[in-house]
Amino acid sequence: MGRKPCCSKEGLKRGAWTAHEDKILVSYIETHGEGKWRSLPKRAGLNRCGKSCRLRWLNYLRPDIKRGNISEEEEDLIIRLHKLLGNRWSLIAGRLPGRTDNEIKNYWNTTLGKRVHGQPSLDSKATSTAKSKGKTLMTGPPVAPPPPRTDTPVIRTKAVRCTRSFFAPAQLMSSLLDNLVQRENSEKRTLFEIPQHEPLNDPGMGSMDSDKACPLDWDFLLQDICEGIQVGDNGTSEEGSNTNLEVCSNDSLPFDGTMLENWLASGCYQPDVTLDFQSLASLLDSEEFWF
DNA sequence: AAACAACGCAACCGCTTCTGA
DNA sequence: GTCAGAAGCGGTTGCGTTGTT
Repeated sequence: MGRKPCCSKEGLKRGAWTAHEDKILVSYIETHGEGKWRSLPKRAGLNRCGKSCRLRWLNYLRPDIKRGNISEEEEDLIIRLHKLLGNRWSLIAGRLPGRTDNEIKNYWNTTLGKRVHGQPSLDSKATSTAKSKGKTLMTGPPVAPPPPRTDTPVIRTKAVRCTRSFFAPAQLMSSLLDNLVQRENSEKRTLFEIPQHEPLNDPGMGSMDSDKACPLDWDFLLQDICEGIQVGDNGTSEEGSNTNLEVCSNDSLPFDGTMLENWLASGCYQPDVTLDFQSLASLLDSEEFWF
């Protein structure tokens, strides 16, 4: 029993991949397909561990990888998705065709994270690098500690499963998005996708394959919202008919559903028509919605 | 020109989740 | 229901490159 030793303990090669190794891996996967990463190195004749092969393929060798600068539209989308999903890099990457989770994670840690928080990030790299190299990053005068975070809550789909909870609006939205992600996984299809009309095309970098970009299944989301918040005549919310959520009374619930109604009435959402993603993002961004 | 610091990114590590027996 | 192996994921590390003094 126990974990199988990783490559470092099996005398396998580590570090940067050579062009020759890349060629072997690509050629093997083109012939035999992806998967069975554990046994792939042996079958392909590579002196690498399966994890390493998988990572190299997914992050670098895959033919559909889009390399090059990240466009402003992509940046904007990453920021929005990060706001909604947190450090769920694979989920975020799933919404950016051709981009890998590793690339987005690196981009966030080196560029976007700093910009979004308006300061050099105290991210893992900065601290760990300083730690590992025994250097200090404080080359200038001491910097004031960062202000308390006022970000919107972040979705944690790995949250502990619960059967009955009291939800504030933010938590409700988190739960709904969790639900979406779970449905994605269970139904093996994409529910949460960039609408086709979203201007993601970037001249010179190829364009998004519109055939692959199916619209977000907003019907599910809106249905969940409406099922989750059924405000009764007595002023209290009733438990959703199809959920295990219990919504707090309006006394402690500033969100009474009228915002959603207004938003729906604005024409942004029309059943059977692709939804205005920006509009929903704005709704979710608004402080009113969360607080 | 040299030394050092900062940055960017590929790769690794270890934990969690999934899947099938 | 349980277990082990495989796969996936996010955090972290290491090193080459670029910028600054």
